[in-house]
Amino acid sequence: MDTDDELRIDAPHRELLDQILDKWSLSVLNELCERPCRFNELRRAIPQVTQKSLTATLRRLERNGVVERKVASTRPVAVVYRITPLGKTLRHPVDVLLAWASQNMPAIERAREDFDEREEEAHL
Amino acid sequence: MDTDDELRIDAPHRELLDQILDKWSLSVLNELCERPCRFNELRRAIPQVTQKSLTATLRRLERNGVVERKVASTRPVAVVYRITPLGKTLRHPVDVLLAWASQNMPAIERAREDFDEREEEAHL
DNA sequence: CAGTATCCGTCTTGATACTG
DNA sequence: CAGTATCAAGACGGATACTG
Repeated sequence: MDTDDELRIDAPHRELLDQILDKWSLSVLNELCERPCRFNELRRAIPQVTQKSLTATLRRLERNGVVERKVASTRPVAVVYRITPLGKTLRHPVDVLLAWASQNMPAIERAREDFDEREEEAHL
Repeated sequence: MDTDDELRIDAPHRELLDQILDKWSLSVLNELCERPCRFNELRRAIPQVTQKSLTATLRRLERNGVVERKVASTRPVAVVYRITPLGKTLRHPVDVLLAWASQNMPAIERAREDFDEREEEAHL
């Protein structure tokens, strides 16, 4: 029985979402949606990320075609990252998700408190 | 300058998305959107998940208020998991995301191949 | 049935140092 | 400036065994 409407999760979907919705990707995408950035600009914009993780994130996003990396052969080299057309199409789904998160954050925090309280009671 | 429209990612948002979009959550949500399930029903429905991970996923979802856990004190105990009203509202954003993934999967796979090819060339 | 407990290997992360 | 390389620490996932 697979008369299910949409919510089908298979391996490729999962992998894709893992690569694009990971810890730093959304922040990077956010920055690059506003303007193209240099590597160190991004670091300053997202101070918590280490250069290692930022490099990894950018590579992943580049590989998946949502970010473009351009090297100018000046001295010293200048590297510019910018969002691709494909990357821009990501903005809508992500916004929908973030809108959901914002709207329901209060309800979720209440749920968490309730849960944690019940937990405590149970462990007396 | 923070005249940015929406894509703001702060720690609470990130944490929330991590909890709800993690490896098994979407599959579980998928099942529970169709019908309430027993623990072992879920295991059969998602054969790749171990009971440890399934337990952890269900606890997390329960804590965030998207899944409800009900224990019937029969012998042996019967535990039923069902989606909450809050959980149902998650379906739309997730569907939007999955629709994006389905639509753009071909483009993404092309991007990956191109990237990997360029990588190889570079390493000759 | 619906878990918990434990061990163990992997995968990720961060810190630090170095390079063209 | 924009990375790469390396190593250690910790989180995570899977396999197995056990319990009310």
